[in-house]
Amino acid sequence: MKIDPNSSADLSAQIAAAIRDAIVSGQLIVDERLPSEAELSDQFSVSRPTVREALKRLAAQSLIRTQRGATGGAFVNRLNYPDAYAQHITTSTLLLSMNAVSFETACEARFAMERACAPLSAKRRTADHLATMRAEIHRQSQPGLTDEAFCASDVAFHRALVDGADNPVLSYQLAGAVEAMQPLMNMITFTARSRETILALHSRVADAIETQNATMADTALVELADYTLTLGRNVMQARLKLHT
Amino acid sequence: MKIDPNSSADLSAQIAAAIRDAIVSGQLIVDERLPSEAELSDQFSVSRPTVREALKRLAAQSLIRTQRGATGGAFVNRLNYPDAYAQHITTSTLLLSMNAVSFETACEARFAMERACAPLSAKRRTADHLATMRAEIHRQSQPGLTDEAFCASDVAFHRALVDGADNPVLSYQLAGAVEAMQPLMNMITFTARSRETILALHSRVADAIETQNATMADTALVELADYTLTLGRNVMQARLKLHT
DNA sequence: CAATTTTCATTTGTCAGACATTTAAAAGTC
DNA sequence: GACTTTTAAATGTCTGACAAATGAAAATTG
Repeated sequence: MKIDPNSSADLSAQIAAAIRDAIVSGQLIVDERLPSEAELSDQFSVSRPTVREALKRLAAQSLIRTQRGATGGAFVNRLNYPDAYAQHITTSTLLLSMNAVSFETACEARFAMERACAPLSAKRRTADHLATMRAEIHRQSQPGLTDEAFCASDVAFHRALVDGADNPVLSYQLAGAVEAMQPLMNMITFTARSRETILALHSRVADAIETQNATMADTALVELADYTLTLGRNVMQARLKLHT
Repeated sequence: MKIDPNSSADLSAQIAAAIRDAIVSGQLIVDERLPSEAELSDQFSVSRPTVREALKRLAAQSLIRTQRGATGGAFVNRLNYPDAYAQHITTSTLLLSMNAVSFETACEARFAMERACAPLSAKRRTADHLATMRAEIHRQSQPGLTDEAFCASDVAFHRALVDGADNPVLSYQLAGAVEAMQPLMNMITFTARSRETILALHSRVADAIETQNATMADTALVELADYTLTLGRNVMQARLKLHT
C-alpha cells in the first residue's frame, strides 16, 4: 500500500483509498485488525491526525469499526444488511432530492423494480408477509390517518411485498429505492378519494400474492403505477396553475 | 444542531450525524457553505481535529466537498450520478462478498431487475445503445478473449441494455447491482462452449431490443438467467467434488 | 493453589497550538 | 487602467500531550 505525497489529493483521502482497495480486493479480510494508528502513520510517513482522518472516512462507509483499549484498534467490518440499507437510502434520497429527478422518472423506476419481484413474492411469501400487508392495508383505511402516516404505511406495505420474494439482495436494492422515494411521494397529498382507490389496489395486490397469482399481482401493480403517475401529474399541474 | 457530550458515541460521529441531518432535511442546501472549521469547533465546543474528522466522514459519503483558500471551506455537495454509482457499487460489492450471498440469490436478483427494465429499453433504446450492444457481442465472439475481458464485456452489454430504458434512476440502481456481481460472475470461468451459448442469447436479446419486441427480450433474458444459474450450479458442484 | 484485586501497557479519543499551502481579494505600482 | 504584490482567510498537516477505555499480567489474598 503506497501513496503519492506529491499528488494534489489529500493525504487522508489517498490513505483511505489505499486501505479501501486492500479491503475490497481481499488483502484485508473480515475482522482482521489494521495496524495501530501509530504504526500506520509510520508506514505512510504521515502524522496520526492524518491517519485518523483516513480511518474516519472508512468508518463512515462502515468499512471498518474501531475499538478502544489494550487489544483495541481498527478492524475490517463485516458489512451487514442494515448498514448497507442505511447508506443506500441516504445516497438514493439525496440523489433524488438534489438532481431534479422528475416524479415520473422515480415512479417508473420504483414500479418497474417492484413488478420485478412480484412474481417471486407470489411464489414464496409467508404468512408473516401477508399479515403485514393486511395490517398496513387496515391502517391505511383509518380515516384520521395523517398524510405522513399514510405514506409511511404505504412504504411498509411495499416493503413487505418486496421482502416476500425472500431474496435479501433484492430487498436491499428495492427497499432503498422505495424508501428514498418517500419524500417525493409525500408531495402528493392523498385526498380521501385517492386513498380509496389506492387502498383498493393494495387489496388486489395482497389478494394476488395470497393466491399466488403472479399475473394478477402484475396487473394490479401496473394499475397502481399508472394511477400514482396520474395523481402526480395532476398535483404538478395544479401547482403550475397556482404560479401563473 | 446540538450534540450530547456525555453520549458514548464519538464526538466526530455525532457532529457528522448532526450536519448530515441538516443536509438531508434541507436546512443546508446545495452549494451552501458550512461555517469554517474554527467556527464549527466553537459552535460544538470541540477541537478542530474533531471537527475535521466529522467533515471527513461527510466527505467520504460525497455529502460535502472542501476547497482551500480565502473563499474556501466546506460546501454542501450536489450528489451526482457518478459519485452515487461509485458508492453503490462499493457497498453492494462488499455486501455480496462479505455475507456469503449465494450465487443463486445474487443471480436471481440481478436478472429480476434486468427483466424489469427490458420492456422500457425495448421501447426507448436509441441507435447508440444498440450499437454498444452489438459491439460488445462482437467483442465477446473473439476467441482470444480472456475470462476477465469477457466478463467486463458482459457487464458493458447489460449496462447498455439498462441504459436503454432511459431512466437514470433505474440505471443507477441496476448498474450497481450488475457491476457488484462481477466478482461472483468471474468465479465462473466461461469455457469456449458456454461462451457460445451466452453469445447466442445476447444476440437474441439485442435482436429483441432492436425490433422493440419486449416479450422476446423477456424470454431471452429468462433463458439467459436459467443458463447462468445452471452454469453456476455446475461450477459449485465441481468444486465440491474437488474437496471430497 | 485458586480466586480476586491491582497495576500497567496499549490503543483510541480529544485537545491545544503551530506552521505550510492555497486562494481570492485588497493594496500598491507602473 | 492593467499588472504585480501583499495580505488575510481558510484548509491541510504536524507535533506533542493528556484522557479514557480495556484487556492482560502481576500482585495480593483467602
